[in-house]
Amino acid sequence: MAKAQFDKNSILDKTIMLFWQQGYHGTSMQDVTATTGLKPGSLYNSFGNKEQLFIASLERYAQRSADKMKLAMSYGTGEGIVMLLTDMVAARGKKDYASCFIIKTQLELTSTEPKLAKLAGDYLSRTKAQYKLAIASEYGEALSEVYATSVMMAIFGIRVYGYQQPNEADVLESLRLSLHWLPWTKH
Amino acid sequence: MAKAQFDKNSILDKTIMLFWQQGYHGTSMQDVTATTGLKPGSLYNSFGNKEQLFIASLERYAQRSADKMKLAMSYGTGEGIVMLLTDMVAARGKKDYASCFIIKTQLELTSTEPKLAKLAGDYLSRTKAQYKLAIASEYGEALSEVYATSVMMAIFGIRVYGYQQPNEADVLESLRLSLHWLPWTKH
DNA sequence: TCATATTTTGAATGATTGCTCAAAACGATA
DNA sequence: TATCGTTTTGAGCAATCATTCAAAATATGA
Repeated sequence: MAKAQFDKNSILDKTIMLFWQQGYHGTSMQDVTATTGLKPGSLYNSFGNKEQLFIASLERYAQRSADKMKLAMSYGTGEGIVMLLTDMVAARGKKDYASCFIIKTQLELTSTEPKLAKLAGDYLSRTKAQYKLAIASEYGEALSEVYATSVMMAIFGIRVYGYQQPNEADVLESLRLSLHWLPWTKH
Repeated sequence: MAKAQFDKNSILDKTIMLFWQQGYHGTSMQDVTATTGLKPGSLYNSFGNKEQLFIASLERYAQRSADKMKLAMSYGTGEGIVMLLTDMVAARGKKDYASCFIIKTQLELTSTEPKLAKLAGDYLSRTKAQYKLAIASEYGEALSEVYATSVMMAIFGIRVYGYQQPNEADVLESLRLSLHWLPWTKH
C-alpha cells in the first residue's frame, strides 16, 4: 500500500493562509490546487471537500491560537493578557495583515455557511471562558465577567482596527486607558 | 422616452441587506434578481455590473450611517457618542444581526477586491476623523487622538462581539469602564 | 395618434465553480 | 520480485457564475 507523498499539516498551513486572507467564498478550489501543488483528486482524497478542508484549516489555526494563549498565560494572567494584546498590536502593522482567521470566519459566514460560522463562534466562546477563568482567580469572581468581556472587545477592536493602520502608540495608549486594571509596564 | 418602472433607492435597500448579510462573494447576481424581482437586463442597464451595484449599496449605507452620527452628535459630543454606542449594543441583540456592512466589507475584501475594501476603509477613516474633531472641541486637542481611537475600537468590539450574543448589561458595563470619560447616565 | 428614445425581457453566452473517476503510478509486504 | 491496496493523475462533469443582446414593451413629446 502506498503512503501519502505530502505532509497534511504543511498543506493545511498553506490553505490557512489562503482562507484567512481571501475568505471562504473568495477562495476557489483551483486557488487551493495552484497554491498547494496538489491535483484535485489528491486534494479530495485527502480532505474530503471544500467545507471539510476549511474546517481542518480553521481547527489548526485555532489550536495554534490556543497554544499561544496558554503559553502567555503561564507568565501570569495580567502579564499574559498584556503580552497577547501587545503582540496583536504589533502584528497589525505587518504587511499582508489579515485580522484574525476566526473572527473573519464568524463575520463572513454567519448567514451563508452557519455551520462553519458556529464553529468559529464556539472557538471565540471558549477563548472568552478561558480568559474569564484566569481573570477570576486573579481579580476575583465578581469582576471576571465584565473584565473578560472588556478583553474580548479589545481584541476585536485591535484586530479589525488593524486595517486602518493607526499609530501603534495611540492604540497602546488607548488600551491602557480602557483596560486600566492590567499590569501595563511603565513607558 | 420611457422612464424606469422602479425606484433605484428601494432596489438598493434590498441589495444592501443582501450584501450586508451574505457578503460580496457570497451574493450572486441571481440572488439579486430573485430578491429585487428585476430581470438581469434591467439590473445591468441601471447599475452597470456587480461591482458598481455593490459600491452604490455601500455608499447608501454609509450615507445613512453618517446621517445617524450627525444627528446623535447634535445632542452634544459625549452624549451623542453614548447614544450611538448604546444603540449599537441594543442592535446586537436583534435577529439577523449582521455587524456593520462597512466593517464586514473591509474584512472580507482587503485581499480579493482591494478597490472595494479601500472604499470601506476610507469611510471608516472619515468616521474616525469626525469623532476626533468633535472630541477635540469638548475634551481638548491633546486627548482627541487617543479618545477617538478608543471610540473606534469600542465600535469594532461591539459590532463583532455582537455575534456572541453576550449579556447586554455586561457589554454596557465594560464600555463604561473602558470609556470612563464619556457622560454615561447613572444606573 | 404617431414617432422616438428608453427600458424591460429572458434565453443564452462563455467562464468558472466544486467535484468525480477510471486509469496509471506507487510503496509496503510477502 | 510479485502482489495488492493506496495514492496520484488530470481530463472532464454538471452546476453555477456574471453578463449580454436582439426583440418586445413602454412612456413621453409632437
